[in-house]
Order: sequence, then structure tokens, then C-alpha cells
Amino acid sequence: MRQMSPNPTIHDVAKRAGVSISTVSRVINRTVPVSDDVVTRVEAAMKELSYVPRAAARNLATRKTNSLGLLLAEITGDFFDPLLAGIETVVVENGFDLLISTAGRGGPHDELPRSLGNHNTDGLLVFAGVLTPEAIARAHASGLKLVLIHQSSPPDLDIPCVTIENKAASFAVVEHLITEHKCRRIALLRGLPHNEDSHWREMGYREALEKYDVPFDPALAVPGDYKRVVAQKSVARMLQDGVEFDAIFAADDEAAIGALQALYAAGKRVPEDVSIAGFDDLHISALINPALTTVHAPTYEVGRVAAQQLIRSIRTGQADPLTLLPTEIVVRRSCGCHNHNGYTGAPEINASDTFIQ
Amino acid sequence: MRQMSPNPTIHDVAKRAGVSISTVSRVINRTVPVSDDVVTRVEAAMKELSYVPRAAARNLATRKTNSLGLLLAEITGDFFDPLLAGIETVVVENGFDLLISTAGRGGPHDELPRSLGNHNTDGLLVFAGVLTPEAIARAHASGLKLVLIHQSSPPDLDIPCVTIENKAASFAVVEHLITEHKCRRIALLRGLPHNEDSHWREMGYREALEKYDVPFDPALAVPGDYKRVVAQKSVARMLQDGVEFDAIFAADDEAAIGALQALYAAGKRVPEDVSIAGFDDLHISALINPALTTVHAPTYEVGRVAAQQLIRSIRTGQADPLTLLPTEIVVRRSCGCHNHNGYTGAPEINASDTFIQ
DNA sequence: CTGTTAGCGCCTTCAT
DNA sequence: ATGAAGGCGCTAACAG
Repeated sequence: MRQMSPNPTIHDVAKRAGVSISTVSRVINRTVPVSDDVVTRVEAAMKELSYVPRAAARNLATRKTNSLGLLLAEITGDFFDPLLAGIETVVVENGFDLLISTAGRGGPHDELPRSLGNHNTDGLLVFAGVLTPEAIARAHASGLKLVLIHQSSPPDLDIPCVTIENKAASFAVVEHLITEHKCRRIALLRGLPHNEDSHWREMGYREALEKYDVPFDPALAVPGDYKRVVAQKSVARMLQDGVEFDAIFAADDEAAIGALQALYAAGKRVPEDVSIAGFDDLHISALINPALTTVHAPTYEVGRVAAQQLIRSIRTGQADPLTLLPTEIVVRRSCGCHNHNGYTGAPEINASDTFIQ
Repeated sequence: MRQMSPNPTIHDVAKRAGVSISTVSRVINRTVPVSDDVVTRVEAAMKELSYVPRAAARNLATRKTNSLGLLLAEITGDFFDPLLAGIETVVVENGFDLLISTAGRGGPHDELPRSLGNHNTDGLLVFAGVLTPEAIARAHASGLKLVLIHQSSPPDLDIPCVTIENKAASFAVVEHLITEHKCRRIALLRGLPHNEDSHWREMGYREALEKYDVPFDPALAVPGDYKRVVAQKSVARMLQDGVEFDAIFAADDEAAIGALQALYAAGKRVPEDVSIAGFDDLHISALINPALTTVHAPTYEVGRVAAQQLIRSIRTGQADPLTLLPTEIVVRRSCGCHNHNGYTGAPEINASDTFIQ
């Protein structure tokens, strides 16, 4: 079973099967009925030559690429893993390919990478903060199908967006801290500036304070940037400056973990001295000590839905303008609770997953 | 600044710049000298039309795709994140695109996904265990450039492979358990069957036992499969069966964490009652309680080198047959040591990263 | 049901 | 330094 030519084309297959190239094309694409024996003959020929249709050629002919692009700031951290997994699943289910591209840390970029430009992808999944609204608008104007993840559409453009409910869950967490644990001095580790999740999480925080007549203290609202080290430094500084607090609400779990470290480094105990709560429910959050009270963000699901919406948009031109996935508070030990109750995280994470009961 | 046509082609640019399409092509590819004013005129035209060359067309014309494929079993877990990050970095640096594809859990597959076939990618990064040696051989025979990750080439094929040193580090860990912590009954949580890393890690384990005249007890070598739940069950069963052991060497950190859970569930203390060591040094491993003694696997670096080798292979036809990246033991608390010493993990993970000192 | 014939958009000799 | 023309491999009318 030697190779005839290193790269057989549809012509080679046609010749070998004794048919025309259109017929071969037809059996490849099952676009119109073909007689059975011809089908088998062609398929045999394809196998014998180990023929693989060249994507570039069919893409050119059909003016479709059958692939989705994913635009991320960078690949890093536990957050993107479930996102990617969700996207990949749907992409595979629908016979698409996935082109991954990172734009790099440097804030929102004003141009999309060439490889993900209009012609190299049928549609683009864009994660929050990687593109400027102008760049998004331009891409949209050029006819590229887009779905925004964790970022809403620029005004009047109605680009489909998939994100999660932030405010109510944040409110619930802070309320829990106030009512269950009698916290009154709750520090806020903010997320990234100009980030929508960050904004709504802070709103939830503020509204909870307001409801229980806890004054908002600017000295307690410090940078977290969704990053462990940033949060660590912020908390260390508060400690050093003598800012008093009995709880910390971090805009995400990475920051919560950074806070935990800063607290430990200063000899504080969690939750005995300070209660901590985060947001996202990362894989790791159930495993650390103490297990983190947080909000479960359905990130895998976000990935799935975003990819589904994009594919639907490509196929039908229609998509839901906004998908808001529900979140749920996950009470574990870092806030001071002694037993878990209610939702405890993604399927594979259950109560027994936490090391310290 | 309206769009002229929704999808401008090289012809539109040529017309607008008052030149021929060949000239436009030349300024795009900077393949031969072009007079300065023509260059500026053409570039202006491209910008005005927001022209993006269609990848399919140039791929077809050049018979290159300028993209790499990455074939994984599935996207999941903390292990792949640094791998992907390393690959992505190099891919971007070299102006390639990255096509990601998962083959699914079902053991080694005998065919590669169509999308990553011969014609859709200039080269393929294949992770251990996703393809059968036959499938690899066939892909190689068809002229596809390949680099294998964590899996060596089928005999006589000399397909470049990038992997890590397993045996010496495993030996060192087990030796540490024996000499420093006086362990004699060391359980082994095996990795995946037919997996090379798994094999060499077990060899390291066995040789260490041998060196110190500790008999190998088959009852202590149980499945781990690189999975938390599998390891958890194995350890639970040993406990239940009354198999005695004073230490566990897990073929990877996921399994080590599963072991930890099983031990806690049974009321055992780590490291007081049982010492634990793992392999990989996942992001999470420094953060759990107790911080995990393990072997640092340079996974990001593996990703980088693999991508580099593949690109070199594509460009020059040459690549190093085998890259064996060094590993290093990371002593933390789960083995019974009270302070860290020596290497403590990836750059961003240092001693203060562990919650319990 | 099957064969013939144009392109798809770009690169690449070959002339000029 | 620039233009003209052929072809990359495939799909999609259009005829039969």
C-alpha cells in the first residue's frame, strides 16, 4: 500500500475510481445522491490513496473556513481551562475547527490579529477586554460574525454576548458576610478596571452594604486585578497601614487566594480573624485551606453557549443578543461557616473535596 | 470611511492603487523590491479598504497553511494550561496560527481528525497517547511534519520528540522518602497504562526501592491514572483492605491530591501518618494543605520547545530527534519535611506561596 | 445520476 | 520595477 503521489488531489481519486471529479466531490460532501457502487468505488480510491481534501481549496471555493477563532488576552490561569473546554466541545460537535489566538496583555487592542481577520475564520469569540469597542465595531462592520464573552456589545451594535450574573451573587455573598458573620468592615478587592464583571461585582457589594447600613469606606476598596500578587500586595498594605477589616470580598478567587497569603504572612487566621469570600469557584478553590467561600461561575457553560451562539449566528444569521448565565453562592469555610450547604461547585467537586472540614 | 465591498480582494486594492495585482502581492509579501511611492499607494489602498488577504487563497497558492495543529486527548486539568501557553507563545512569535483539536478520551485513536490532516496544517504537535503508533507512522509517511510530546517516536521513524526526565527524579523522590523519612512501605499510584512517563516513573520508584533493599510489594502498586478520583478510590481500597503503608508516591499531582483526600476521609494525617509525594508540580500543588512534595515538570518549556522544533522542522526539515527536559524535586511539606529547600517550583511559585509553613 | 466548465483569491513564473 | 497569464484543488452551476 504505497502512496501514489505524496499529496493526492481529487483528480487522482477520480481517475482511480474511473469517475469525474464532480462525482468525487459529491461523495465527499454527500450533497446529491450518487449511485451506491460509485460511492464504494470512490471511497475505496480515497482510502487507497489516503486522500484528504485540502482545506484551503474548499475554503476558497466555498468562501467559508469552517473554523472559529478564539481571541484571548493570554492563556493562563485556571479560569480559561473550563472556558476552552466548553468551547472545544461545541466546536467539535459541530465539525468546526478552533483557531486560538492571544492578543497579549497590553490592554484592549485596537486591531485584531491578522490570522483571525475577516477571511480566516467564519466567526470570532472575543473575550472581555482584549479588543477596543472600536475594533469590535470595525470587525462587525466588515461582516465578521462575533460573539462577545463577559463583555457586552458596544451601543447599538447588538453583537451577541454571553456572560454571567454578577451583581446578585456578589450581593448575596456580602450579605452573608454581614448577616451570618456579623462583619461590618468588609474590604473589597476590585477586579480589573473597566471590566464589566468587576463593575457589577462592586455594585453588588455596595448595595449589600447599603441595605444593612454599613458605610462604604474607600480605604477598604483596593486593587485586586484578578491577580494573586496584586491582591496580596493590596492586603499587605492595608495591614501595614493599620486599616481595620473583619472580612474581604475578592472580585475573583485568584485575588482571594492572594489575600489569604497576605493574611497568613501577617499571622492572621482565616476565618477566625478575617472572613474571606471570592468569585468564580475555580478548580483550586475547593481544595485550598480553608476551602473558599465563593460564587460559582459556570465558565464551562459560558464557553459552550458562546460557541453555540456563534455557530448559530454563522449558520442562520441569528443569535440571542444576550445570554446571562446564572451564578450561585458556594458557602465553604473561608467565611467562617462550619459546614457546607447548598451548591458546592462543579460536578466533580463536592464537599469531600475540601481538605479541611 | 465606508467599505467599498464587504470583502475586498487583491483586485480591488490593485484598482484603487492603480497598479496590477502582482504588484499588490509584492508589497504584501515584500518578496521583491517595489518603488517607494507605489508601496505607499498600495498600503494606503489596503488600509482604506481594510483589506485582509484571504488565507485560503494564499494557502492554496503557496501550498502552505502557516498554521500548526495541536492534538490533545481533551482539554482539561491544570496540566495542559502551561503546555498550551508555551506552545502559543512560540506560535505567535513565529507568525503561525494554532489549530487545536481534541481526539477524545477513547484511548489512542487510529486516525487523525480530518481538520488536522495533511493539508490543513503545516505540522502537528501530538500529545502522548492520543494516536496509535500506526496512525503516527501513517501521518509521518504522508509527509506531515510531526513533533511528539511526552511520547517517543515509533521505532525507526525518528520523529522528533519532546519530553521530560522521569526516572531520575522519581528515584530521587522515593529515595528521599526512604532516607529522610524512614519510609519502608511506599505505595505507588501508577499513571496511565502504556504511558511512557508512567513507565519511567515506576522504574525510578523500583530502582530506589532496590537500592535500599526495600522489597517491591505488588499490593502497594495500584492504579492512579493521573486522575484524582481513581487515585482516591485506590487509596480508599488499600485502607479498607488493611494494606499497610507509610508513604505514597503518586505518578502525578492529581493522583497525589486524590490520595490526600482518601487519607483525610479515613482520618489519617499527612504527613504525620503517611508521607505523600507527587509529580508535575501543578499550579495547585504549592497551594494545598499540606503543600505537596513533588517533582517540577517544566511543562511550559515543553510546550515552547515542541513548537520550536516543529517550526524548525517545517522550515528547514531538521529537528532534534529527542529533547529531554530536566526535572527537579521540590520538597515541601507533604513528605514530612518542615521547611522548603532547593528548588521551589515555577517562577511565580515560591515558598511564601504555600499556606502552611 | 454524472460529466464539463467556470471561477474562488492569491502567488508565481515569464515577459517587458 | 511592473504587468499578464496560468494554476493551486475544490465546489457549484449547468448540461446532459
